[in-house]
Amino acid sequence: MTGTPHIAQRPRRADGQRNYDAILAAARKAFEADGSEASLENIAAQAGVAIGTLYRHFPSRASLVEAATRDGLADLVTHAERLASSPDPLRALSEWMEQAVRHFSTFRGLVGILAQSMYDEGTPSHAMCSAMHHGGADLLRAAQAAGLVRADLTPDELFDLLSGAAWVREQSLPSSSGRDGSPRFLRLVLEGITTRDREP
Amino acid sequence: MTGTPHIAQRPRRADGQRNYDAILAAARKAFEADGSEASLENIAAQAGVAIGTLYRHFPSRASLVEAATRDGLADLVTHAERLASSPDPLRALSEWMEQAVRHFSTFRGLVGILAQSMYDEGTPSHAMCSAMHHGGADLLRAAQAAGLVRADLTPDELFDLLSGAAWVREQSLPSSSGRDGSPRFLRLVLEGITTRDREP
DNA sequence: GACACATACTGAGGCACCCTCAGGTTAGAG
DNA sequence: CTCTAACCTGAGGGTGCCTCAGTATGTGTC
Repeated sequence: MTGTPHIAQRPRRADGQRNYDAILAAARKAFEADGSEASLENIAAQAGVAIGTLYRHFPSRASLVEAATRDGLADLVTHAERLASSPDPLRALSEWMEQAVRHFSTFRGLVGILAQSMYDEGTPSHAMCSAMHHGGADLLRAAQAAGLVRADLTPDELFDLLSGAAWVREQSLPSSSGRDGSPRFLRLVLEGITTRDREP
Repeated sequence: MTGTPHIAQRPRRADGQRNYDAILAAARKAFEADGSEASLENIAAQAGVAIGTLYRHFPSRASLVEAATRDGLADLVTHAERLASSPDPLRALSEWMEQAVRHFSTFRGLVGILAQSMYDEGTPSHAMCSAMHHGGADLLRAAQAAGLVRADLTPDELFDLLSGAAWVREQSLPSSSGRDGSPRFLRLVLEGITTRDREP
């Protein structure tokens, strides 16, 4: 019950803080451009810092990804909480899933990392993913309780569908010209999981 | 109409042939174990061949993947042709998609390569992917003509759904212990795209 | 302002992998 | 047996990962 220890705790010295922020900014840009496999040495250089400094703040690639996406995931969690009491649970679920898909596909390779973090404790992103899982599950349950979504759908399955949609979207990044089947994908999925026979 | 030129044409000399086969066998094993990013130098060593020899036969990683998966894709194409005249088009489509998902997720990273090859000509796997696209599209059209699948679903969308399912399955490879949400994913998708109101 | 030291930074270096290419080897046709 | 096109080899230059011994500096304290 001690909870997860602080991961990549904010540094204390001012120069450390500056570098931490610079690295994070460079990482976000690099991930967006080159995906989660972007060169760490390049990120360090872009941040005006030696490679050792990067490793000091972020001991692994996964921890850097975690830091770069933490805020977005947190937003997702709070958004889920806000939507939990919505009068239209199906709309709430749809809206939330859209946002989730968008965030999951911020850059190429993210979905894969998050999907693994979802169930693998000991991963930097696990805590956030777990919180998000709960948020999504609540929205699902609400929609099911209202009889709007098929009752046999489990939260894990919901996240599989969500991840699939995000992966498809990821495929068309960062090319702005490519097909992006994701919105359609999600709509198909959503229409697919709503109950068929409101009136028997 | 000249068609695509032979990619990674079979070598002519007996020793070349032997090596070609040995490399392919080693590659299949390595991809299965380590995914599409498996070390090529390792594959060469496993095949008892110098790295240069591997590159002689397979100028790029993509061409090696193509060769390693060509037969499975070809099976998929012929299977689609055989199912095209089925009296139960929905069952035919389901069966084919199941096989496709299974093949697409033979090893980690394959779906990504195939999904790109689908629309990017100049990729080693493009020819096969294109043929497969046609086969799947035919099955879809048949099911739609029978009124069994929603009429507004395009072949591209079908392949997005299929790829999503394969990706989810890929995530649980090669660990035999992991969750494999794929069968359920595909069933949800299939139930989702069938027409809702057979009887108005 | 000077001191002490925890905190932070540096970058060379060992390792793995990618891919190329100049030079050596050999299968197999004639 | 000869000859040559086909084939094979593996060193080498490049990129990236990650570590760690040595060095620098921010900051609390007096």
